[in-house]
Amino acid sequence: MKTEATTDGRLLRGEATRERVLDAAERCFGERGYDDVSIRQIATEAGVTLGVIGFHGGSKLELFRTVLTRRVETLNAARRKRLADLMSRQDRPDLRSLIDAYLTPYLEIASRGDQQWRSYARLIARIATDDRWYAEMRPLYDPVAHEYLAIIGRIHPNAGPEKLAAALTLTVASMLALVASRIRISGLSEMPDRGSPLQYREMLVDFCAGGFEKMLR
Amino acid sequence: MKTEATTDGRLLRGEATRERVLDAAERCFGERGYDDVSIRQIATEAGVTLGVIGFHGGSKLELFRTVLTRRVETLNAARRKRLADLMSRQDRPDLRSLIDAYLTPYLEIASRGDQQWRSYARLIARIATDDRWYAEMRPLYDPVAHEYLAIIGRIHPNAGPEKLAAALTLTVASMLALVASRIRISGLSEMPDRGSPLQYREMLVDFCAGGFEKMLR
DNA sequence: GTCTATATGTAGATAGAC
DNA sequence: GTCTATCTACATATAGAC
Repeated sequence: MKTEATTDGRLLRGEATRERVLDAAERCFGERGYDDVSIRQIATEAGVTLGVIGFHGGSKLELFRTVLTRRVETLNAARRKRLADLMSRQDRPDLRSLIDAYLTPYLEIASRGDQQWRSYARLIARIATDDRWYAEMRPLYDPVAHEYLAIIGRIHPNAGPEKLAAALTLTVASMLALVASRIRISGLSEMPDRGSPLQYREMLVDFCAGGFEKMLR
Repeated sequence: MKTEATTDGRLLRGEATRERVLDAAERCFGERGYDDVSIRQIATEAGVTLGVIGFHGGSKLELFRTVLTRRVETLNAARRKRLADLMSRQDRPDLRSLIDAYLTPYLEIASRGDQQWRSYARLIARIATDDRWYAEMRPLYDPVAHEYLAIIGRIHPNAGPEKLAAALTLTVASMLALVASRIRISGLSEMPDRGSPLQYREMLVDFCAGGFEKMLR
């Protein structure tokens, strides 16, 4: 719960265990969702006993919320950086570049070699269809979304807020589908999967940009 | 389990109970997913006792599968009928009409006054992000999808099967978002929700048609 | 900080009375 | 065909030993 440092700055043993617990929970929840995972399974996955989970993670619900929120700011920062880079180069960036800037950070974390970030991306894609969780996430994700929508609104002054919000919602749903439902593409096409969400980036950004343009036209 | 008719053709009491059980299960699963629902809750919702659920629905898993599959053919038939109507009027329908024909039946069942169909639509939107269930649904839904893709492929002969499959997958994800995540549109825009998925039909079809066109261009 | 042991609740499933 | 009673398993949570 509390962070403590030794004299030389290294983390205490307890802090390392806490990380193991959170990482294990992230993997379990990402693969199977909330209800289908028991804290016993998380304990086994983390290589600790049941009591340790309670000590470091609190209740199952608290543990889940911690996992959901601990990586949000990293993702937000990546989206903000890409937007800032874009705006520093041109005052009115084109729609496709804006959408690419919003979508790519998520595709990247979902495609990492590192399994932890992939699990987190999978988890977000999972909870997106469940109001009980996503209601808690919205306040964390919406501010950056609003920053993007403000810029897009400047480029398309005729588009009302409802259409802008709808277009972004459908864009995000498409993005999440590349993590949660990519298997359907290979299933429908009978072609091998490309291996990671990032390899569908061009198609995804084309689809969403085309959708935005047609909706806002 | 077995269907029996009385002399005058009305259903036996047992058959009516079975319907009550399946309807109650559909509502519960649609609102909360598989793992978060107990068969005890389904029994309460159906107004029967626990044993009756087992008698008519089998195990929880069998019950869930029955609920998932019993409405598929109705939806498939609606999609096929709209496609046939379209093809009878013109040999090469435009892309937007094709997408509209594919999406509208689902939007309609998700917007019905009748709660049962709405619950089913919600359930489909829920399981779409979960491979363990959707893998079972794909064989049921894919044949109609292939019929649509064959027509679209004729109109866009340069589009390969992978792009066609990807575009349809993102289209379906967008469609499902209007049932599972519509609240995000009102949340992001600070405007009231329109009340039913069907009222976003124009926006959705525009988005998906624009996405298809840009991807296949 | 970690582990063992256990309290307490609820899950799914079903046997047998009615 | 339906209901009651119950079996067994496993869930979350935590008190207290180490």
